[in-house]
Amino acid sequence: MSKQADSATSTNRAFKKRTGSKSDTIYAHIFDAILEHRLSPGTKLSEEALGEIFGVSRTIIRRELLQLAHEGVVSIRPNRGAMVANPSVEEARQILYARRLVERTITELVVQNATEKQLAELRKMVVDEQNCFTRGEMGTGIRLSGEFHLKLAEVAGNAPLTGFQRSLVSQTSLIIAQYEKVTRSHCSFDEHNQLLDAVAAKDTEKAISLMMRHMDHIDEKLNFDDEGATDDLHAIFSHVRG
Amino acid sequence: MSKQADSATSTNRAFKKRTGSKSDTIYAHIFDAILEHRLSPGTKLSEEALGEIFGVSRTIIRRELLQLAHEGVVSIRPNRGAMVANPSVEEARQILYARRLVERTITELVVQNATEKQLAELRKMVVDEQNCFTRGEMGTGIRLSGEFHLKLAEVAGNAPLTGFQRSLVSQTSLIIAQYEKVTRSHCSFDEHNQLLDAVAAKDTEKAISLMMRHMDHIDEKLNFDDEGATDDLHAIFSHVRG
DNA sequence: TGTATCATTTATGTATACAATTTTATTAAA
DNA sequence: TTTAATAAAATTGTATACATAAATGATACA
Repeated sequence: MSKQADSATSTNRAFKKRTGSKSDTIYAHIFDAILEHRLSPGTKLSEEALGEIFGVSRTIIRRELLQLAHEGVVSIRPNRGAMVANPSVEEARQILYARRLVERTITELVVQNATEKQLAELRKMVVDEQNCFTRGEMGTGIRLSGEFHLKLAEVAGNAPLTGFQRSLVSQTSLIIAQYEKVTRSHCSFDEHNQLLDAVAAKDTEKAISLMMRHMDHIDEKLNFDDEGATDDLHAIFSHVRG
Repeated sequence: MSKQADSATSTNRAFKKRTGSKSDTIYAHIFDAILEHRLSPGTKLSEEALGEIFGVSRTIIRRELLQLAHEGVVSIRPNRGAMVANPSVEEARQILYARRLVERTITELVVQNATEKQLAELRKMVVDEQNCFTRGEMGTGIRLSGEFHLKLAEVAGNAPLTGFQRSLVSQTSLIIAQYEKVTRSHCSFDEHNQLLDAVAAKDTEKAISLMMRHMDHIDEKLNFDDEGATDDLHAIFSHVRG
């Protein structure tokens, strides 16, 4: 409703001055860093350190961290500060389940509502994404992949749903950072293009089917057997006291 | 994820000390006041006034207002403070649409997952709700009606979805406050009981059908023809420079 | 050497002071 | 009386100071 989280970094940015003041950039900077996997799940986010980095007081940092916590990408524990969220296996499952529901609905709405202009924008986003991956800029590519899904939500035209999707996409990125199997590269842009073909053809069934397969592929990239990158000591030593 | 919004007021409360400090109660107090329609859409929420009322500094009030804004029940405009949100007709439509989607999914999951104990709790909630309405405590009744739907989401067992549902239910309450037709009483508890019957019988189709009818009835109570209680001057005088 | 207790340091939680902006009131002119 | 310009008041935005709790390090003791 109020705060958006468009990218604030590198590739293809527009550099247009936003109405929002500095705090917007702070939010976006941290947000992007998490989505590009430059900040790992579990990393401590010190208020004072961030304040120095961005040249503002803790007051501002505190507010931004709260926003990020709302979004689900940051976790705040009372008296112990904030850190990049590290969703548990169960949380990850629920997030991915919810995302399937939302993506299904969004796909349906996109087929109904997408204009030519919007389709063109979506095509362009896929190109940008592909360029990143071929250039080896994995982090930015991952973020752009997420922004593609967010753009779909916008095209669907339901603001509450878009907000929810933003949260789900962000958290999916965190889940990938934490549970991704080694030696697997993201080639989602190909699937993104196929999806847009189905959308352009107004083929709802096919579009949904492709989107669900896309979700399957995300699942397949994950390994929920071990408790993720950020070592969960409780899980690791769960056998100790029987 | 972190902050819940269980009732903090009157009927059937438990008075159990929560772990959270005073700020939890502040959030809940404002939240409940809005959901019980004691605070009307558009009402200014002054930081200083609220600070005095709750005996805390603006720092705390600010944080709570931000939380409420994220929930969608409060609207914050830069340099101009916070007010109870007054969703436009279009926003209302989108919220109700999103809610249908979520309620459908939740209903499906509830039929699958609900335990006997949970069903009993749900039954009890409907009794409480009914008692309120027969006693003439409309505000509390409206809130409990919302909490019933929230409880369903909890039973469904998907945390992200529950969070989204909380936001949608709250905003629905606001929409009703703003667009409800005159002289129509809420008798949702009856439909709630029928829904629970279908859930108990594990009849997914019927449960969903009942839930969708329930949503229809909410729609029918609303009048989107005029722009709601809080006067929208732009809409009223749209013909002037037209 | 290992453990427990206490002191120190560090970080977060809240209140307050001041700056910037908006709103309201006042005054002057048409 | 209405409008415009200006001054005053009130409200929000941000930084900082202090209070409180957690994490760390030091010391005493077994």
